[in-house]
Amino acid sequence: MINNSDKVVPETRDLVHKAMVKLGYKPNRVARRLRQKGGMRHLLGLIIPDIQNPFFAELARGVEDVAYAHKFAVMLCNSDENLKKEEFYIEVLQSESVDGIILPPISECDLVVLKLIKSGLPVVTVDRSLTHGAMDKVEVDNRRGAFEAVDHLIKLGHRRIGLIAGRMNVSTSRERRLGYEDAMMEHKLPVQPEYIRGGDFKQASGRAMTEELLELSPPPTALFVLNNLMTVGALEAIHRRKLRIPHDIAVIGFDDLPWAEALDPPLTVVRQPAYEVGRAAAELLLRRLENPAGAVTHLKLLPKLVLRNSC
Amino acid sequence: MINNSDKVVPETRDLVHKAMVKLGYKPNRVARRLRQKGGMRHLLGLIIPDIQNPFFAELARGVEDVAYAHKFAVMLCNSDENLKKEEFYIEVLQSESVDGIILPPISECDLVVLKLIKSGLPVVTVDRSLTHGAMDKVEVDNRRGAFEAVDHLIKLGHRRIGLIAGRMNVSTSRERRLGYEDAMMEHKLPVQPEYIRGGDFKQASGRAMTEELLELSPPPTALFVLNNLMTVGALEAIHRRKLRIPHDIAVIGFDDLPWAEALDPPLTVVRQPAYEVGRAAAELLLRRLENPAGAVTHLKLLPKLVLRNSC
DNA sequence: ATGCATCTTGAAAACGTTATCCCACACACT
DNA sequence: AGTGTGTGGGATAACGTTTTCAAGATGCAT
Repeated sequence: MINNSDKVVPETRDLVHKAMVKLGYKPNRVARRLRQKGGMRHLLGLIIPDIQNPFFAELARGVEDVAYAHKFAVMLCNSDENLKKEEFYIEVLQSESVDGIILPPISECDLVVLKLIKSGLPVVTVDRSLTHGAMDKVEVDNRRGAFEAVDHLIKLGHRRIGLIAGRMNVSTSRERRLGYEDAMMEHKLPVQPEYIRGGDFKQASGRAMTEELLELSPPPTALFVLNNLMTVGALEAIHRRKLRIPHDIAVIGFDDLPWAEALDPPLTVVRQPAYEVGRAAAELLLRRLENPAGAVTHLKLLPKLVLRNSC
Repeated sequence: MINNSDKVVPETRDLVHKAMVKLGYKPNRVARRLRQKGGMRHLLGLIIPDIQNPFFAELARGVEDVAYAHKFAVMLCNSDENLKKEEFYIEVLQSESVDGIILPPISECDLVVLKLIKSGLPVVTVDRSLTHGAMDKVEVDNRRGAFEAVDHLIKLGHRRIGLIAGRMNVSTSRERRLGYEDAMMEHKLPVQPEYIRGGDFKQASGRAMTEELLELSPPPTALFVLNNLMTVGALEAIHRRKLRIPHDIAVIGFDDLPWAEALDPPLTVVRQPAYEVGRAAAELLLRRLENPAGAVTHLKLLPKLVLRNSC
């Protein structure tokens, strides 16, 4: 009876509605979720590696804004790239009867997420994707973004381009590396493994790997860093050696940063539409709730090379 | 029976526990929360202005880590400093039967929060505080932090120190300004209103107000910016004018930033222990749940002046 | 051996909703 | 006029726990 749209004459509906407002009646969301079967329990789960990563913070805002607009609440969880934590939070979210879960899988064959999908709960993967399994997903064209960045560096005359990658069992990292190789091959340049280092997406590894690359002789004349936190680490290493950007070494980072403009020099980056990714994922999930049998949707958004002065 | 500690012989308890594990039984958190009265519903609410602000992101991690350790889930909400949104989310959280709510009030006399406290639900205010009402709170010694920053600038020889403040109905902003005045008075310097601007804590206002200050003649030789996002805006304005830090103008920001070290020059800041604030607040809330009648606790953590090279 | 007290245990109520079922009533058609 | 049909609305079951209550079992003392 409390649900507005039902087989009730409008008059009665308005009467009830008026009484609800008058008495200040607020339905209890817990009781509602307990009883209500699939669909609109007005709660959705979001599991990200770390809310302190500005990329995921922006993505989370996208999700949350859509949720707010539809009177959904969001339960936010940080997995720290830890499978045990991810599994724990998935169990919590299922136990909380969320309508669906948005998450970037920890690896391309994340068994915990695959099990979750098999359970039938609506899932939308964001940013990263799984090799197997059919689910709605929103991703960014990482390969193309990386290609444009490296292509830009090569056109500026760079030949030895250092690459600081992430874990190779993550789809984004692998695709960005492919984009790097695409660009090198396009310009008939050799892909030299010694200029490619694999990190873990964290700031400390960005710094460590940059120092390794700067030890090489000859050192790279340009650096392409595959995520935001590692870029910060790379800048630290470069400043520590008193190198000048872009005079001694050019830098492009993947992921834009709110403070990229405030750096000296302002940092050239491949900007991912993180907010849009979150927004699209939430909208996809809401659509799936309305129509559980609808076609599986894959969305691929385009990143953009933002030219500033670090090249 | 499922609750471990009860008046049951240990043998039976172990037997039941073993069966639970064997069958993979997971209690439904929704049903549990519906029935269970005050105390341990294993859910807590966190309302912050914006998760994209690194200070609040760090604070949120502190809350979440404590929650995770106690098998609590966290429902995170962004108020955008908007009273309507804050009120909506408070209603949602109450309707979700959270055990308690952690939040920084939007202003010093936030009626929405006061009403919430009156309702009896445990509340812990963080960062900012209310002038009236008795509740657990965790704050930072803003006045002292600001004093140390300005004192440092004066000792370096600065006399015209620009202050970029936030909204004056927020306790943190007011206290930091008092710290600024304390330091000026301590050194017998006049507090000149034209060097003090009030913004809204956002990046754009930091840039705009910095430009205003730089227009003055004589312009300030140093700038003290009262939060992280406005500091980023200030740096943008300074770079746009091709001024050199610290040669042309010195800068100290309130709030540390993960990338402060990577800036050129590295930024001197007043570091707030944001993670600790979140952690302490969550622990305070959990203690309150165990002992609802316990004494109200006020915690004041110390910020730290982190000297880098921007002064 | 019986009575009282304590401890266990199983059954049933409660939490606040939504889903389901069924009856009554009105309308239309035969 | 009788019967079929559709629809509104009220009563009741159900969701999965915890809490409460009562009864049964055990133990100790008289």
